[in-house]
Amino acid sequence: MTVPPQTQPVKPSAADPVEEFLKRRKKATINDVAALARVSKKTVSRIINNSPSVREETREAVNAIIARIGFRPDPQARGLAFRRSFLLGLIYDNPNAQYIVNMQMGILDKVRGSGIELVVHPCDKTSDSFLEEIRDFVELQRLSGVILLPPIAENRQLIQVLEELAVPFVRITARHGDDNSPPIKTSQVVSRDRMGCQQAADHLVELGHRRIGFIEGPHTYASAKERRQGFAEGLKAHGLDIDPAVTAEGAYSFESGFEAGQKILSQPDRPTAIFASNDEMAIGAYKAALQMGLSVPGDLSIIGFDDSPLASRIYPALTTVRLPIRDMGRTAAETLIDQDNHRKHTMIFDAALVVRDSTAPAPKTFKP
Amino acid sequence: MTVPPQTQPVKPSAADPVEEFLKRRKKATINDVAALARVSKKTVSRIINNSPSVREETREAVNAIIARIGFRPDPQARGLAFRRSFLLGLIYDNPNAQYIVNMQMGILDKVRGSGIELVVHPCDKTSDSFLEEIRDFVELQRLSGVILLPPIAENRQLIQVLEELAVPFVRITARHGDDNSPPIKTSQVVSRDRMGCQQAADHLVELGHRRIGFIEGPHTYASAKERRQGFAEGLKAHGLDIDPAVTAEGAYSFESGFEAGQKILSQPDRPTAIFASNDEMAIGAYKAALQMGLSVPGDLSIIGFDDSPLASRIYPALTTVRLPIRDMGRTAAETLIDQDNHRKHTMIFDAALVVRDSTAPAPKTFKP
DNA sequence: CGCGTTATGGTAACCGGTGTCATTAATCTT
DNA sequence: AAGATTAATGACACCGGTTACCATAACGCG
Repeated sequence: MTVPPQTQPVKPSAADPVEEFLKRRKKATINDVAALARVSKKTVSRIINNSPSVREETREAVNAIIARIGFRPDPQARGLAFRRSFLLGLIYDNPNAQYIVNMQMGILDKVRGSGIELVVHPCDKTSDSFLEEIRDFVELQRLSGVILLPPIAENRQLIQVLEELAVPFVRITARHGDDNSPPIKTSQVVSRDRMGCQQAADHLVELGHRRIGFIEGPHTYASAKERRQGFAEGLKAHGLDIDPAVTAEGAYSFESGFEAGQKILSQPDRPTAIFASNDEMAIGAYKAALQMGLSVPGDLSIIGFDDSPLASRIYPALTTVRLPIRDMGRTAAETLIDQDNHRKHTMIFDAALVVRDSTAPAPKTFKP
Repeated sequence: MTVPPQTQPVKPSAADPVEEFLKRRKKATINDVAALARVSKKTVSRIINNSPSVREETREAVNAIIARIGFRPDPQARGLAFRRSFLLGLIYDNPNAQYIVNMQMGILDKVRGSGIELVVHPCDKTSDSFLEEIRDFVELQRLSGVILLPPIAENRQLIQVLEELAVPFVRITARHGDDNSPPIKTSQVVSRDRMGCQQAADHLVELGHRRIGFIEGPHTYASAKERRQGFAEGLKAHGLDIDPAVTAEGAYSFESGFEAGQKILSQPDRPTAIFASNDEMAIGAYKAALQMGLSVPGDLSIIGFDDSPLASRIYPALTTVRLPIRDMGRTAAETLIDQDNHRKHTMIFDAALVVRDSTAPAPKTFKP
């Protein structure tokens, strides 16, 4: 005759309080965690925020509960208490869809799974209330970080507003500090546009081109200045210069590139190559050339900048300069999210020449 | 000897409490408003939320204070109390940058100034945790609305998840209810892709084309089915049919269009025109044609779909079908924000044929 | 063993709004 | 004019977390 063991019998249904809780299928709160773990909510809070003074044992027990009931702290409540949201703002005034989307992808690469979300906020820098709108947006949303895209990333007033608001922000820019102007003391992600343009110039000169047209971007854009300078430096290395006679300013648009191309190609002693400061304008120049009966690259070599989808789809495919936009976006998000001690960073990214089919050796000019 | 008037003299600096407050340069809270207006914060809250039972007089007085001190309710706090945020989520899995950006612009047209912000959330529908991720996102952020873009707007499981979460959402889609399948009972913004394709077929037939190639999209896309059907209907109106011999399926990509073009154009009795289900593939067909020494539109007419930037930039410019993406985005946001009684809406948008230079009368076939 | 320290956990107040319900003022009845 | 009804307002708890501060337990030490 065996006596049942005196150990506590497992009660049939009042079993596990965690199971009980799960049955209710309610979104877990910090109070639930605290109750189930038999600690105070303050302790749970400490654990969520990696506060040091919690016994390892306690931490593990609580984390186990958190995992089991799938607790995730409410960003709104947390944000309210912290006086900041868990949102990153992407502010831009830029018409290039591919650029925007690539940048977003880069940012989202980093943001994903971090509990932070991305709010997009295009703006109109020509509006009177431009600065006020952005101030309101940033202040009201209590953004935990802002990413600024060119061209407004160059806007001094805007930078000042963000500094007043004391919100962490990163600028994406082509300009790596003007040697004259005071250094901009903000975090920035910089692309070496200049380098890419030097390579473009190199490439053309090495193909034998000597008379090279240039379509530059609007002077108000930092990138336009950088690209001009890079192109000039590239030419200079070969003893050449930008020739004003075959240079035209465009607006970074297809139409303006078309017009610039017409102008340049109708010069006496027409150039055998054109470097355009972006792909849109390069494609515009294509159109001008084709309309004039010139073949690309037989009669005219063309190089663009951006490596937009157009570049690889046009026929013949456009030689261009590629910037690692997505990487830059990811890096920008990283400097905001992993803010080690709030330092101001400058991250620099190289450009790369992508040689396709729109560049060929210069046609032999007939010299009698 | 004059006696000072007994009227209350204006005290020099204890003047206006509102002025006092403004001097402190602090972000105003609802408590500040309440104190200055000498009402309870609940009353201020009523006014913010357009609650009816507030005396007009009170309302005006409080609104005056609100305007003077520039009070704007904190979205986090409000969201916490309301148990929903003031964020709209844009969820997509779509590689077309221009499409995304246009949609964003449309949504932002509406959202701007409404106190609502847009959170972008691309996703990977091939991931195992795809649905879980979206559920977490929507639930945790307590979104006040979700906009779904194709192709995931067609995903039944996803729709079910959103319905379980009881979050208002709108689907953007090309399918206007399949006559066989049960009607989808959600709000939707629908484009008449079919109509656009009919017009494309019309246009080609009227130009004298009889043998017309067709590059269709992936069968898994609702838009691909719609476009095929529209094209077929368009042909049928002229007594023609889609000819499987000169039809190929592509992946909506440039490369797939190129391959499809090669295949179709290498058929005996080559077609004099090709209709591609999107611009990317149409441009791929361009490339195939040009490589084979065919001229567009001299030897071959081509029509695309989407009116992407490529369409107008390529040479010769591509005839294509335009969808009012931005308007659709705005409308989607409207149905979420102006939710009159939570009705399920279906908004329909027309497509329009944009005739450019890639279509011309069919070359006279030599008939001996 | 008593004391001061240091770890840890608990309590209350707060972040900035909202809901519920009671209370007061205004208006309508008869 | 008193009582009933309705409109306008306020008191207070609460949304789901946080910090500030206090209480307790554990520990080292003379």
